[in-house]
Amino acid sequence: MPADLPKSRAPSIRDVARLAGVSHQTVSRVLNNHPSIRDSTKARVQQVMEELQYRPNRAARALSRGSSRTIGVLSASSSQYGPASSIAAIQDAAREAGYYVNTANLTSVDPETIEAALDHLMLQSVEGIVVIAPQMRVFDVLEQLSVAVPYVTLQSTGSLNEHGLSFDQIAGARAATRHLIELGHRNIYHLAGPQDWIEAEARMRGFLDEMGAMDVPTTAPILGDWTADFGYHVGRELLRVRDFTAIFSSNDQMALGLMHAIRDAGLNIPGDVSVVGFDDIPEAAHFWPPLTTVRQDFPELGRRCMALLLDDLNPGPKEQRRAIIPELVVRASTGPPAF
Amino acid sequence: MPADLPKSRAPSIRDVARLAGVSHQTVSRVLNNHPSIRDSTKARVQQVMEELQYRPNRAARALSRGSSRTIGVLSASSSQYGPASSIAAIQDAAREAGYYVNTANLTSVDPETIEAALDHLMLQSVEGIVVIAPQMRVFDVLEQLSVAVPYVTLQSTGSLNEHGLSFDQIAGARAATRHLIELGHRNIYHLAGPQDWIEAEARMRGFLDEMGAMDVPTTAPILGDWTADFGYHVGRELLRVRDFTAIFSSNDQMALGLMHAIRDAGLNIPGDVSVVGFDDIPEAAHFWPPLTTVRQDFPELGRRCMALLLDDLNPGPKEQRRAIIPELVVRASTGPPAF
DNA sequence: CGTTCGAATGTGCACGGTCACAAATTGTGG
DNA sequence: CCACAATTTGTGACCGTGCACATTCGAACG
Repeated sequence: MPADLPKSRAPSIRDVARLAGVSHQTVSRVLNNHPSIRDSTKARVQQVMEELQYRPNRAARALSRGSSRTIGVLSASSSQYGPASSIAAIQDAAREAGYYVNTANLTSVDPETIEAALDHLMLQSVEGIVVIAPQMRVFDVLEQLSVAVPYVTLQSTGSLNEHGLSFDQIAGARAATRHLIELGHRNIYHLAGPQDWIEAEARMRGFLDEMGAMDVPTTAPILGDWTADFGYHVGRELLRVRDFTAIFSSNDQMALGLMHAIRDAGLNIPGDVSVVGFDDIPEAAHFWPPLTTVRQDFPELGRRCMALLLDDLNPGPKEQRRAIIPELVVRASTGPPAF
Repeated sequence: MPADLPKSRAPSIRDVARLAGVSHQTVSRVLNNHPSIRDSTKARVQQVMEELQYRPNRAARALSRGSSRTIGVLSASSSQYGPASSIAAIQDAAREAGYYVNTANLTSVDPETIEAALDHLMLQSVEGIVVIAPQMRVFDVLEQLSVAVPYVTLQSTGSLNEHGLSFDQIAGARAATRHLIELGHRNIYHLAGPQDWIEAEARMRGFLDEMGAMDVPTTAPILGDWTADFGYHVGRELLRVRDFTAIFSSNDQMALGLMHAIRDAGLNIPGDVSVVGFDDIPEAAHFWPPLTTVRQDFPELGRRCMALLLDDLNPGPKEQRRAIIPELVVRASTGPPAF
């Protein structure tokens, strides 16, 4: 006998009801764990569901109760280690909370692209949005469009504002800078990230603050684009003058490029130039030399971000938010300056 | 006067219809670009939609036409550069085709986890699945559960099978191996990826095939876990004997770890040991020394994968699929062996 | 001017759940 | 044994959209 010939349609709540000899509403109650259901009835219904391989239809559910249980992720440069790790963590956390995740990538940051991506998300009736493209411009657009759903972002300047999650970027940057100063460096460059990235700005601020606090004269930060290639080219340029003994790079990739350029110029690290990165990507420990850097716990960041959004979605007692303290990981790429 | 006080409900197709003085069906036709609509009517409806800021309800749509226009992505290690790049490309391609993307991460590869992730996707009534966790076991589970939707995977062994997209991993691995042999190496190790990864298996096969074809005696490949840390530890072990002059690593991260270990042992690259990687991640050009490796075009891979799935979803003339030819990028980490 | 036919539009229902409310069943105390 | 409340179950409407079919409109043609 044919075990179960493929029905034309997937079984619905009413099919289950019929076979279990109850009303469709009773089945619905079983689905939603309604308290007042006799155990025997519940068991019977569940058995039929099992037999029929019944799966509730998400669209129908979303339609009738008016909520999609979907959140959107708006992300840029999602192929980089940091964002990618956070996104993965967000997805896991969302799934655990019974939410679905939909992602839209930003290929560029002009308002039209941002708006298109946002539209794409809104069309799915997402209930909340996580922004992992922490560019100022994205927020401007979000404000302007007066997005109807709550949104949060990963990175922040260190202050706990309304939408932001606090990983204290400024403190991390200050720790890295202080490390260099305490080693005795006085001529330190900072290779920052792209101008309108919130994180880049925060790290730059941390650098400048610490330099100021320790009374070390600063030079203007150089604006980069996060890539190792850029770090390499900047390094080559800087080394033509060579009026510094240390560089603090805003991420590990650019630091790698810098080190490449420094070696190419026949100089030693850290003997001639010390380099500090930011992020502590898994490869950083194996660079040559192993890179001193500031560790960010990206997965944890993602989880917290998700928790924050869920707080917004399910009103209730707000969880106490605390800033994550970044940790400086000292390896072999930094040392005292050759005087 | 209040511009638009927040209605209790979002405007529906009937609200638009009423204001435009047409039936709801006409509005629906405008939405779906039905051919027989008078231009004037269409314009009027569109204007009302604009005024009302009308957004079609996705859930209702999915319910009524029985299709969700959503595809699922099942991925492992999605924070790594390769998978992450491909996912991003998939999302872009999907969005362009009017599809939504939902991602589920695999934190481990036991059948329960895989099944749970798959369940999560099926619950969303995805219409197709892209698998970026090309582990054999995942496919076993997919087969067993007799998944009701089409699915494709990124990597493959080089043969164009039903579900697979062909990036010719074997040819890539053979090219890398040949390069080493042609330089004069005869004692070559292969550091492979985890056992049940299809790509790892394909690259290993390419290595073994080429070694066989060129009549070079081979040693058993070492199974790694893709991480730089692992490469480092394997390197330390291998160097205690040092019965080789070259290593072909199955990805760039492990190659980085290997190089770290080799330098730690006081040896030169490529003077004492040559190293080849696989993937050509953006950082590979800045490793020390810059890494010879096999380039994979991950975004292109993602796009093709999506195209393949769309072919399945929208029956029509199948596009001709051609294998992508991998390219060997020779840098400074390989050279002739010191005899 | 009536007939015919295609284009443009309208009508009603189905999709698969949930919600509000009604009804049936069970238990309990006087 | 009945009145009454609490528990359990059933009924029908509704969410917003698309589909099948009916209807109207307008132009062309004999």
